[in-house]
Amino acid sequence: MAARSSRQGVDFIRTTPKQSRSEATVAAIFEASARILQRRGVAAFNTNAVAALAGVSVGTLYQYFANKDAILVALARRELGEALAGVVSGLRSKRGAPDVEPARAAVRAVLKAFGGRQRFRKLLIETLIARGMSEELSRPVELVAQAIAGRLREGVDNNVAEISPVRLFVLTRAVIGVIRAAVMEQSEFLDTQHLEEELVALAQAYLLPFAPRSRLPRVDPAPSSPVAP
Amino acid sequence: MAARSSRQGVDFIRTTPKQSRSEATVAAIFEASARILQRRGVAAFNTNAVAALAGVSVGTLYQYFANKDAILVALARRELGEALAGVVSGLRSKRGAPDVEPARAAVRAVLKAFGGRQRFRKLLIETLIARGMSEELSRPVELVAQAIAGRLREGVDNNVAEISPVRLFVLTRAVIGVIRAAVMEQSEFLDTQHLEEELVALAQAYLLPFAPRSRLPRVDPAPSSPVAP
Amino acid sequence: MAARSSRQGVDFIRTTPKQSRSEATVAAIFEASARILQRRGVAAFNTNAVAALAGVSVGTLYQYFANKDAILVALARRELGEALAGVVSGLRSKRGAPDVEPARAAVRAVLKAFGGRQRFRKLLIETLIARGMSEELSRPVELVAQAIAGRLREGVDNNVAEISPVRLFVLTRAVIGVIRAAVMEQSEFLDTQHLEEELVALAQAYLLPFAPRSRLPRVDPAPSSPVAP
Amino acid sequence: MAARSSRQGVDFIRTTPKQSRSEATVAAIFEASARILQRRGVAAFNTNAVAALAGVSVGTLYQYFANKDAILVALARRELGEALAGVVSGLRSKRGAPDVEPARAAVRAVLKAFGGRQRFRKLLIETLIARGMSEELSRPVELVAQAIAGRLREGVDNNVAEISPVRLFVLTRAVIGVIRAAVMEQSEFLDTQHLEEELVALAQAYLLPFAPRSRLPRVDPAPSSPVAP
DNA sequence: TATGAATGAGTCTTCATTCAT
DNA sequence: AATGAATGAAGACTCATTCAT
Repeated sequence: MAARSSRQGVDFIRTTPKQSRSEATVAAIFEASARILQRRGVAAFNTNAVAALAGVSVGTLYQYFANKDAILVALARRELGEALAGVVSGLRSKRGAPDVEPARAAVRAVLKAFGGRQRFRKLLIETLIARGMSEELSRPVELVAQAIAGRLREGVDNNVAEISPVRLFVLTRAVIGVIRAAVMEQSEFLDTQHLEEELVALAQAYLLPFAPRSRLPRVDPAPSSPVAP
Repeated sequence: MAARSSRQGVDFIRTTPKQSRSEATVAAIFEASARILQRRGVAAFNTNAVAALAGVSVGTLYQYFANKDAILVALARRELGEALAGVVSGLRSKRGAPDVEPARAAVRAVLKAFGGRQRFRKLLIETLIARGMSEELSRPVELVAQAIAGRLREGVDNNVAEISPVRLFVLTRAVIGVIRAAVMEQSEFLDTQHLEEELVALAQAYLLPFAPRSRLPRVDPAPSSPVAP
Repeated sequence: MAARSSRQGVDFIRTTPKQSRSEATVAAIFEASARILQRRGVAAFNTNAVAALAGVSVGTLYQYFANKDAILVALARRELGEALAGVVSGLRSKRGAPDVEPARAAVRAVLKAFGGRQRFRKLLIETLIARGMSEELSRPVELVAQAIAGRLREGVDNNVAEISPVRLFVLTRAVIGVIRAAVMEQSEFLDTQHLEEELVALAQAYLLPFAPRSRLPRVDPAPSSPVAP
Repeated sequence: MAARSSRQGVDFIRTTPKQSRSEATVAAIFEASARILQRRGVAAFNTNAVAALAGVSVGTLYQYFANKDAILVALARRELGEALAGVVSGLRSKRGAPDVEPARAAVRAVLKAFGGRQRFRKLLIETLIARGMSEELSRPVELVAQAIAGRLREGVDNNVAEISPVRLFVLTRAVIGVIRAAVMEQSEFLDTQHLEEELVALAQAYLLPFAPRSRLPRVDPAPSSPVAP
């Protein structure tokens, strides 16, 4: 009998990897998946190949993941989770120059999160999207948005008034959109300091309409307004 | 003999549809493809289904498209081509209030281009991305960027200085990124006037750092500076 | 996803059949292939039919053979390999009447190798040829030629001088050609002692121009020259 | 409805090409077929391709040939017919040294018949064989055999006794077999004078056991045996 | 006669998943 | 828990042939 049938829920992880052996197996599967995606593309990403490269049998693979997509989802959550954590912690950091830091820290965190293994990341995004799991991608973005909203609500950045949902949406998606585009187009700007500058500038310009930005002193005719991000 | 595929170039369109019958056939295939994507999702998008819904045989389908992907690409080009044309023509329009119009016109054009059939569009994007044809998507964006650059270079918008490549990249990808996110997340903001306002604001804020924006009179302490982007 | 074929090397055998079950499977596939070829012809030789007759699923078939052609090649190699081995060992045998034996032994070996299942053999040849794999057929012939050349070079048959490449080519292809023709034309001579006699005569006549042949005593005016082949 | 059905008799040629236009069409189809076989191989030999290259429509092609195989058969008959005619006329020529000429003339005719366009010829052979039309190939050979038999029966070559059916079979298939092998293996000997010499030698040696061959005077230690081939 | 768009049965091949060991 | 051989539905694509124009 054919098997493509039971594409049920995707989250179901069959075994809670507590034992070290299990953990190692799961790690091997993750690593193999990432490598295949990175090196040989989506087309080569199939359970047999993953199992083979991971050095386990397909059977074992299915012991840990309910189906193929579950691997992808788990992979994505791990990757995006890390990125998310970085961004949120970047946002929380109140250390450093208090006026420009938060935006810059957040931008930097996102950029850093998209550091290496770009093909893998690109394909991960692509694959999730293709499987209709794009929500897996937008959820972390939404979480970042919430984090920012929370921060603003707390009045941490006192120059910025309460931000409306639309503006929050625009702000976050704009920044992420630029970075995602850079990744997808394998843009040369990706590892540039320029990109960070511009993203910070974008965020600041959008949030603080009237304030001159410190990062543009050259153009700045009015150094007297010491406005925060 | 059966599916001894080749996956050569994807652009290859086998027959130039000249006769009206041919045109009708191609149109039917397009329509069927769009409908299947819109109604039943990517998984259901297979040549047999398309042919069946289009009311032609698979053979006929393959008379016009070299392979399955070619349909997608053609579809995408048609869709994005229209969108692109709209944006570019929006940019060209110098009528109306010359200071605010261009940005707003462009934004509006892009928003309009993503009007109806969102699931279809979403899946089209997803599918192209999944097939590694994301370049099909980024190319029109790049073209829009070029159009904007050209316009600025011509000094049409005299308040805006020459724009650097990075800034152009950030500007265009930010706007598109927000819209794409809205589509992909099926956001409630998508058909809102708010979104347009905010996107225009974003573009203006980024381009004209020091100018107060007319769209924010409530926050505006200096109604006397009527400078537009 | 479906038949996105590759037609790479044909030799690639996916699994080395170690376990007895595997061996049985492969044997079943071979047997089914031979039977289909023998009974129903090339046109009926398709993977589904083979799998069905072998009592396995197509999937299993593809676990052992990279593609359809690979079955044919493997089949041919097995068949021709046996034939080849027979011929070579026939050549090596120095026992028996030393003067006539080697040629006769070789001829007999080739004839024997083409023993039963002629339709199968014929179609195997046909099919290999049709797939452009005729080299699979000529290689064993060339190997036989080399074996003969080696034997002559060793001076085993001392009445025969060193043989030139052209003559070796002509000799081997003549004998094989006759046998192949007999197979292909389903000739009545095929299982006749006559054919063997004549082939030996042909070889001897060609190799030993001046020697009277023992097999033709009736015409022989000089029974006194006991020359070897 | 699919069409692969009516693979009836193969000989049926629908229109007798009398009119010059028809003749030109048929000629074009032949030429196109040959070219495709020669240049692009069997796999590319399909009715659509042939029609396209011939500059006619498939419909027209089917006006002249009942089905695809019919083209092949007609092609083969034309080619082999020419070859056959050459061989037979070569055999008939009684001019020149009567003792060596016939064999040499026949061999030469066959060799000449396999002159140019070897890939085409090879594929033609292959294809006919693959379609189970190998009889188309053996028939002319049989005809040659008959011609030789007739000639011998007429006592034209008076040194050769009546030839038995087996010997006739062996003789003809040996010669043809060598040449076919040379063609199939794309042998370097094919255009060599050597090959002709050896083939003649083979025939003569086989037919005239005891006669020294004129072509081997160098080896001949006994010029006293004036027996002709 | 010629055209060529349309047909669709037929084949190969893949790969997610299961389950006996 | 692990294994991996086996499964078979699904789907891409070809091409001989027809027939309305």
